[in-house]
Amino acid sequence: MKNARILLVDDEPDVLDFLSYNLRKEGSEVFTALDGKSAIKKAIEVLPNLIVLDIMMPGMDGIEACRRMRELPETKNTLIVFLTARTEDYSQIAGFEAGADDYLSKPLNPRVLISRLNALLRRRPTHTGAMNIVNVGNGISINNDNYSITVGGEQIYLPKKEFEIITLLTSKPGKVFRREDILHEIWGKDVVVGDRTIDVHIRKLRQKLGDDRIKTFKGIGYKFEF
Amino acid sequence: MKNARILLVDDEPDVLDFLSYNLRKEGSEVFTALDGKSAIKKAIEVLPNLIVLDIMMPGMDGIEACRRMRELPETKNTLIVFLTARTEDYSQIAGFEAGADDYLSKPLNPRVLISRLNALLRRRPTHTGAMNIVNVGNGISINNDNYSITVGGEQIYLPKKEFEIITLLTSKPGKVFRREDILHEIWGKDVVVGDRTIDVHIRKLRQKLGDDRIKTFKGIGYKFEF
DNA sequence: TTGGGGGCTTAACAAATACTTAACGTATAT
DNA sequence: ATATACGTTAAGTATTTGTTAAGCCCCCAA
Repeated sequence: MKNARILLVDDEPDVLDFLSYNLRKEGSEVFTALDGKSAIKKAIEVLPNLIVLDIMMPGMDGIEACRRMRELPETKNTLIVFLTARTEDYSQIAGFEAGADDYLSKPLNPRVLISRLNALLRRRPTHTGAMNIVNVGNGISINNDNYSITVGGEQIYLPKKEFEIITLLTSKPGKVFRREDILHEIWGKDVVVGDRTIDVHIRKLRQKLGDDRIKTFKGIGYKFEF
Repeated sequence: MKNARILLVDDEPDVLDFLSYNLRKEGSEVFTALDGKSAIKKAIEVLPNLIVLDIMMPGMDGIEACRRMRELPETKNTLIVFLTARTEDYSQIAGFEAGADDYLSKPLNPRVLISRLNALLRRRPTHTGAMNIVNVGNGISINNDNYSITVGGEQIYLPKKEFEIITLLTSKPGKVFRREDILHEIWGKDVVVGDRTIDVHIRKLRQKLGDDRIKTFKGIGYKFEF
């Protein structure tokens, strides 16, 4: 839950306060909005990792807001969780069909809320295009905006090539990427770099990340793991 | 929901029938198990996309089964949804901490179930989800993203040639591959290696897989069997 | 213009490891 | 029994990767 950016949307300030308090206590960065329209504006502005959206709101309701956010490139892949006062089957159906990722009903036990949001966030590791900060687990996160990674709290700015390589490798932790695939992905189809170029970049990454993060598979390629 | 492989686990056959019926109607391929232990076996065998797991079961319960499956390479990233008779906060907490992805409570409206599972399956990003794992039966699976095999829960990384050979042999379990065919497949048409080269690789594989998995056919070649 | 710095690549050599071979042992079929 | 094919082991060879330092290129500032 640390580093998560969460946007809360509800028309009751009391609910916002209650949820904000509990989520901030867990280390999340919390933003709020009071109705659907301002939620969309806010979401585009702050690019949250997760949006908690009340269904019943004056003006634009949650369902409609969700539907619209699913159209926008900035929020197309953002996790959206609905919130409602009662568990009604049709509103659940409508919510999921509008593109929701989960559904919570009030009154909320804060521990349940937090566990549930955690489970959602845990499942969403890699870049979905619009998302800026990607947590790849174990204290390592990647910031696509400024070409930096964070390792154990320390932020390290990486040169472009190194950043591209680590982004590729962490896009699927545990997978072995073949050298030739890395060449294609990073340098393009018609490769014109020497044999040792990748190795040098890998070496520099290892110096910055620690030696045990990137593992060599001789004759094949490299993989990233925690 | 089409093409989804779903494993249902519950100790009540009635529940299994009810859920199976509804999920199959949506085009899913459904497998079932009656308790935690057989669920794990089944999961390793069929490698489902999603597992619906009852919490209260005789023998190994759902929480424990989930926890164990999160340890196994075959099921580490599989979606797991818990099912329980009542909504109790701590069992939800325990469930999520065991690595669950969602939580449903009985009695289940089938439309809600389907919407919810759909939401889970839909948001699984292709590049971050499960590994490309092939189960070849009897506790042996091959991870193509990893150049590794799993034998009885233990993950073994193989050198390239060995991995290529075992991949070839397991591509058709039971079939006898002639030596010369193996040579052509792995080394190519015009590469000429000595007579004993294959034997050495086979030996190393046998050391890692167990002696009884690869059988020799004198004068012909080798075959893989369970 | 010139000099410096950072990033990227290359080259040369060292190190690691996968692959192959050779030599000999064992099993099997005719 | 003997020839033939396969098994086993250890040692050799080839290939791949690690490491380091140096060179180049581009951009920016003096």
